[in-house]
Amino acid sequence: MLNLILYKKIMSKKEDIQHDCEHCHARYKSIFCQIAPDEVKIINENKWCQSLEKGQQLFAEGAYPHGIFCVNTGKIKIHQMGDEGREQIVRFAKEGDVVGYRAMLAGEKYSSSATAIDTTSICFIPKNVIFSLIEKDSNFSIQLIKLLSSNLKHAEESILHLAQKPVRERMAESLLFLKEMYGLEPDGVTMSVSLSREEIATLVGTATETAIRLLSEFKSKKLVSFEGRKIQIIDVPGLLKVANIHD
Amino acid sequence: MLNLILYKKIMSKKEDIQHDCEHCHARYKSIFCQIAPDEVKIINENKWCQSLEKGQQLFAEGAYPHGIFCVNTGKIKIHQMGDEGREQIVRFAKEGDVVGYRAMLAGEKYSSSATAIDTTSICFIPKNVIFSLIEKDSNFSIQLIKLLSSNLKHAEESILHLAQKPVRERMAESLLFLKEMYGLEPDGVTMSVSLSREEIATLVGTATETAIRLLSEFKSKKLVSFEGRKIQIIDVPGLLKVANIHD
DNA sequence: TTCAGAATATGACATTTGTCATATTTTCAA
DNA sequence: TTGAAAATATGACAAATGTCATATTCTGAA
Repeated sequence: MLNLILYKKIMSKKEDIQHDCEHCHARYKSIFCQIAPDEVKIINENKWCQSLEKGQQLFAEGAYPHGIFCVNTGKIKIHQMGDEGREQIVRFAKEGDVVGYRAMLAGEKYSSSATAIDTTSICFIPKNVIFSLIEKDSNFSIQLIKLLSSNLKHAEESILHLAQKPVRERMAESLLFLKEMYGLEPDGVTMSVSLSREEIATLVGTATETAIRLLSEFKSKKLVSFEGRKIQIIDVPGLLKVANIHD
Repeated sequence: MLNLILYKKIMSKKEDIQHDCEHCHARYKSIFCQIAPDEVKIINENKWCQSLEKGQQLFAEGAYPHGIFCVNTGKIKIHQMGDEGREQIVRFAKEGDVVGYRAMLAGEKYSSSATAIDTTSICFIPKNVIFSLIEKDSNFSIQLIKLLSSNLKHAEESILHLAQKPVRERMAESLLFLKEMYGLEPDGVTMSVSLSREEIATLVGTATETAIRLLSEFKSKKLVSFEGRKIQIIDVPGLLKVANIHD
């Protein structure tokens, strides 16, 4: 009896709704968009959904993956730990994106951690379900390959920019990237993501103070405006110019 | 008759030997190591082999891929062009590695160029052969997925290091990386790759002068020695220490 | 509410790294 | 061989960026 009460308490606290994959809005945007109805059913029966508060970690560098996570709603950052305990953001994920798949597919430990940067709802799909899907559905394999290819392209672009662009350019670029990635609020100017200055710094690849200074500079140049962590994108052409992006 | 002479002349000039995939030493180390004999036969009948001199380009950023290249022997650098016309090396390939697959699989233009950094022999495998292989052999898909995963892991590690490690550490790390990647000559100390100082600089992500200075510093500290482009790795533990690599 | 700790902001300064100038050496073709 | 161009090397300096110190503001728990 006590256990039942405890169980109910945990359940009500977690409030984890089990979504239905068949009509899932996130699925249509995901690598699972083209799979057969009976495969959807298998996923639906084996998946597990979970809610994350802002700041909660989904998985940590060094742990072993047992499946992949599909983002239903919310925002996730993929980050790695540097030598001096400094975090580096290497990727972001949003609705329909899949996270934690790289390590799982390669049969390795996680090489990065994933943390919610907003209230997030994700679904966990076990390893064996994914591998049997790869075996049965070559189209799904192609989806996975395209996803990895896209991630690799972006990563190599980041390498180029980190190696060659000055911090100011990278900051402008990162702001434009975040705008593209997570979009704007209904007002049409405020960015939907809310990051600390430190997080912005680890995305750009610079010191927190430098990030703060550059944001202040952009504000005084009327490229952006902000109140705390709510950043408004005021002048896109101006930011493109600072970022040294032409075509 | 004239055409035949011309044809022979071109052929003799190119000296491109058509290797036999079945017994190819490079195949065993490649993503094609596990495919069925009849699939090997199909590849063998459709592939095309080509030799490249050091400095010759295999494909260029912006072009459309029609297949993938498998390195038989030799060394290839994958590089991108930065804003100021500065090259950035993002990856290397050697015997058994596959290049030009990212763009082809994603159905995009090449986002980087590939250039031989040594006398190289490669085989070209047409797009349709690869896609039909993905369709038929899920194990091949997994090989491709693992290859992409491995590349992505390395790229994200590069992002971390470019963003957080000072140039000196990255230089030491790059030298150790090149040693691992291409190995040493029979003398057990001289690196098998031969790169210009400028190429080393674009790998490390720094100015050519800075790369030269750091190499001189490493030489005076007896970490390496060199005569022109032939670099000897003298003190691996010392380089690991400079690179700030512990475990 | 209030207070402590965190996050943001800013100045002063040190350090790293890049740039420019200029030798010196090497390479390669005439 | 010889000379021009490219690659390597090195010094002097400038610019970019990071670090440390210190306010100031914000935030959340008692």
